[in-house]
Amino acid sequence: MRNSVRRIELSQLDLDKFVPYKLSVLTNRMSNAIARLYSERFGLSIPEWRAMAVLGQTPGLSAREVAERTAMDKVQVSRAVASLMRAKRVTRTGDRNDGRVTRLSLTPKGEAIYEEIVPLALHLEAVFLSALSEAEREALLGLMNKLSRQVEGLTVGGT
Amino acid sequence: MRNSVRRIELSQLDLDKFVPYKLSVLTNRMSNAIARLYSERFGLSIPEWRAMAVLGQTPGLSAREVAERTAMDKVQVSRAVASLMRAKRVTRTGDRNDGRVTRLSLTPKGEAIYEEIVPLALHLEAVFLSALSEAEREALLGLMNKLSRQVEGLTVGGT
DNA sequence: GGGGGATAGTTTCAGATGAAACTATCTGGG
DNA sequence: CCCAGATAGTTTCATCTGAAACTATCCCCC
Repeated sequence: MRNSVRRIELSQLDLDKFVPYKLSVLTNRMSNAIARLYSERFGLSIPEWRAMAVLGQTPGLSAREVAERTAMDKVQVSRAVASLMRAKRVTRTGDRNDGRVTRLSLTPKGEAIYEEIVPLALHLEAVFLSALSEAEREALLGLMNKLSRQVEGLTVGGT
Repeated sequence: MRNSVRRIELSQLDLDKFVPYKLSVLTNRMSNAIARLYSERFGLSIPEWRAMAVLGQTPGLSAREVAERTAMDKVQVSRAVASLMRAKRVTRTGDRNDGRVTRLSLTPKGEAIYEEIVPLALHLEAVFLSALSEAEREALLGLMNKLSRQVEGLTVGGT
């Protein structure tokens, strides 16, 4: 029986080939490039923009619903909304059935910004994806979905 | 009430289908899962662990070289190294040819931690990737490389 | 061989962020 | 009813982070 020493020249960790690390670097670069679109022009942070993105698509969401759809937590949403309201880009009204809930929507001013940013963001995404063929894009989506399900499965309950 | 009929011509932005956003969520979940490995057990932050990872593989790097290999900036590296030295996990010696440069290495204590974490990290990566077939893993790597090159090309000049 | 500019690394300061505590409201069982 | 616990959202505090300023050393070139 072979020697049960576990220190067989240590399984190598090369950051360049470590998938979570590579993904992280790639993602940060993309996010930063996109963040520049809305931070430079409109002074929006990432959480603010995400909140606007879902409210632009679905007005009247509660803060909790915004949090769910953006994968942010309620504290982030609360801060983003506070800042957006200060800038008069979002309005808040009380829910008539539940005093705890607030209903959020973009103001006309907020909508104008939304409609200006969306095409820019989609364009930048298209530029990124232009490195891939149509088939590759579909493959990418599929792989991301599989990985997401796998990671979610492991993350359940943990926080 | 004159509610907003969303203009059809407006290209739609659905966060659920927006690749940079999806990647971001996926990546954060993976990173957090891995971060738990080393933060809970050893109190390491992500920058600290990244620095240890490259120093474990290549002792004697300068701070700048660590920064290059980990895609961190020199400030992050400086802080991570300071903290690691406080914990006696990394040592620093001056370069004999260039007084500005410091050479960094793991201490035995640091190495012990490194050798404990690496298998855990690789295992977790394997668990993530177990959702994919071998062919899919290769496809993923290829797609990530293509996207990375594309994004780098656009980011040139930026730091 | 001395000064201007580049490079390595650290520090400072101000703003961002996360965890936990807090307020207010709602719901269900006695 | 009313109390215990759940839920929505905010605030606080301590930490983290990024940008810019700073120190120290080196290199180029006149």
